[in-house]
Amino acid sequence: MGSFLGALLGVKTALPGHATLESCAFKAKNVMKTTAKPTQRKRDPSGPSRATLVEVAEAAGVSASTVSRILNGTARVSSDKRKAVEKAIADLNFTPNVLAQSLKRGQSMTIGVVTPALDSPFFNETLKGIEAGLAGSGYAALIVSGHWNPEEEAERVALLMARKVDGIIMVSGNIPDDQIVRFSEQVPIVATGHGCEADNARAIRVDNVWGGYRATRHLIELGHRQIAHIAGMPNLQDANDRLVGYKHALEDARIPFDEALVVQGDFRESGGMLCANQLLDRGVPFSAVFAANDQTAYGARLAFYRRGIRVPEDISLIGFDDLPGSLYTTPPLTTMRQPVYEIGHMAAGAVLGLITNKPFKLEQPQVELMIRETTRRLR
Amino acid sequence: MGSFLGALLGVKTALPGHATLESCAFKAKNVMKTTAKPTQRKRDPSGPSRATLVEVAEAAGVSASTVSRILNGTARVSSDKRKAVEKAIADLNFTPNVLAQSLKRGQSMTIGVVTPALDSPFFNETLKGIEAGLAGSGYAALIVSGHWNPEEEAERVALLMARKVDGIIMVSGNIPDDQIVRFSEQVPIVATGHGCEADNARAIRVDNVWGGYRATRHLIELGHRQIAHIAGMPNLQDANDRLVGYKHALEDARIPFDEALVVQGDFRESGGMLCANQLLDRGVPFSAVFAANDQTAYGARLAFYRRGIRVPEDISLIGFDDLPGSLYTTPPLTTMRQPVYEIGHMAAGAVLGLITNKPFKLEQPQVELMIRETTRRLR
DNA sequence: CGGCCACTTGAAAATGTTTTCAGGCGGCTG
DNA sequence: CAGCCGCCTGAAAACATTTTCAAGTGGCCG
Repeated sequence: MGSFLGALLGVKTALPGHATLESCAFKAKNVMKTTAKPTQRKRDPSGPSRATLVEVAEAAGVSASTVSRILNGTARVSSDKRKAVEKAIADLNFTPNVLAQSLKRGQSMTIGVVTPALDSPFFNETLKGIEAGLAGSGYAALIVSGHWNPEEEAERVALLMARKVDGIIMVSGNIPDDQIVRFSEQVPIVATGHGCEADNARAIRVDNVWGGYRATRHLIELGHRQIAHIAGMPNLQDANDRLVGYKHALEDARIPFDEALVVQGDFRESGGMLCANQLLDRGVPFSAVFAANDQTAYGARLAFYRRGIRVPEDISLIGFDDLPGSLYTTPPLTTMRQPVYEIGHMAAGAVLGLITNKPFKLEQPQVELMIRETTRRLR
Repeated sequence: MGSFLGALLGVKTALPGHATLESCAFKAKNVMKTTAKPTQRKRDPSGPSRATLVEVAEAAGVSASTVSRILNGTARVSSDKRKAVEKAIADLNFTPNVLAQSLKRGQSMTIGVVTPALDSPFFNETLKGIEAGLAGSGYAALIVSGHWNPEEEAERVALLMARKVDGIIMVSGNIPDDQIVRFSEQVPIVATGHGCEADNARAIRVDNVWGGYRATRHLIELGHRQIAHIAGMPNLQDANDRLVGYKHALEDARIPFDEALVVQGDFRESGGMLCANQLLDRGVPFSAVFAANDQTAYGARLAFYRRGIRVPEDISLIGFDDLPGSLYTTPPLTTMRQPVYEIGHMAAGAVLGLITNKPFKLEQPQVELMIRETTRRLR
């Protein structure tokens, strides 16, 4: 690595105008202002760009059908014509117009993905799985956000259908299940975090009740009896299920349920922070917190930090999801792992299977307790 | 909120099979296995779905042209026909086929977005800005990932062009600038984190040199003299620029540059952790670290935590980017803020402007020092 | 009353493919 | 040698729109 680093450090250092902070600040002022020049943009055969199939056919001295056949391998073609066509394709730098193909074939080779938020690490991990699952299939993903809004989600689905997507993946979101089923009459849908099941709809969802149960149980096993819960949004089934699991674990351990130990978060850091403060201000003592998801746990963790409460020394904290970042919080977060990437991957496979009418397997993904460093035995 | 919470807590608690941990685990075994049923999927006029424009025309007793005109407001149509058509549209639940429209009009109403990674909070924030910038324009985003691989990025661009996207936004990535320029002969491109400028290409990039300078300068102003740097990937211009800024700040403060204080990270948490450990193991003392981005800082932070080194008491740490999560680390991270969301928004506006040949403004986004709690004056 | 114009409207061409249909051609069999 | 079959190929229709072109109608003016 020595020489590698050396090369790196060799980056040229001369940079006029960056000699002092002030000059830097000056240089950073809004230069670079630009407007589109009103000159006509060339959309004619400028570069080696757009050639059509019939142009290729003409150049090769064959009919369009033949070119199409060669492109798709639909039928045998004599090798001299094939050669000529291949040459013409290379010469003209031809690429088939996917739009025209889609129109004719009646399929757009596009999968619509609707997620409630583009900027949540949770959904991004799913997206990554979806992309991997779609890789090599020729399908591309049209991704839209519903902004946590059921009506907007429905509207986005309509938009996707107008664009003739061949299938839709709904990543969580709070559109009602029966509406998904209705949509699925038009286009195959697989949804994560939903319970819908129909001819043309599949659902992938983890057992959140069990997850909530297991998380709480972990805390109980460590000797905690006063366990708070920062819940998720009440209209999200996932959040409710986790709460149910929490209550059940308490019940099994003969710990009376205390309403004062549960607060209503929003699955985000800000809500987690707020809720942790509320909890603290209520004065009801507790030694552990089960946060409905990792982002909530991050927020709670900060609230504790601000008040000088140590995690896990003073309070144990467990999250849910196991976001990629949870490995790198200080200390690393104990949490219930959801195989989010795998879920995305499976969803992609399922929607592809639904479209092509091929068999596919859908297994319920398992949540798993990841014991790290934010929980410890009650001393 | 009392009653709201009450309602939340009222979630039904009866859950057969969830009574004990064991039974839960049992129940969680792979049930739910499904395969696509081989029954023919109905793609005929099953639901109230697919109706074509000519069907509408027939139903309304007019010609297709008239329907099209009404749909697009292209020409005046007598009000009785308009009424009839509108009724037919409603009756048949007609939606225009975007594919056919695209083919005819020669534009797909789609913007291609290529990002090096789908799961990085940095790019997601940009994505969110792009989506917001596109909102209401009728354009949708086709998002593909290049997986940090220049060839794959180029291939993805080709894929997008085959799909006739009307414009492309490249979010960072390490495809060479001149290749972007070449691509831009076929379709308008705006790129963030690149320097390309051409007739049909625009670039948006912050002044990373200044940012690196400012970050380092902040540490210097706090009295630090031994300042380490965890760099980014050497083939990324952004990373190099920040390193250059770092060196310059040192120079201005008459602090000799020490090669042993710079290590080569990868813009990710894992790399940051590794590098921090390397730095520590080298035995060269330092009191502050400038990490090339926030994710790197997260990793470094954890490495320090593991060794019992406190931040900021023992070591000051500054990042770059100001990811949404940086507000909620413990303690909140001091960092150079890039207006990532705004950059995405601006990119969307620019590509739209390029496409429609309308003027638009492109201002260089400013990076800004966000002083939070991971840096402090050297005692 | 004839001609001109404005306004609506429909027919048809066009977008770039795929696919069906049919025809030409060569070889083989009876 | 007639007939049949299989192979390769091109013409043309189809996909769902938009847009140009032309034509029809009615009113108005000279």
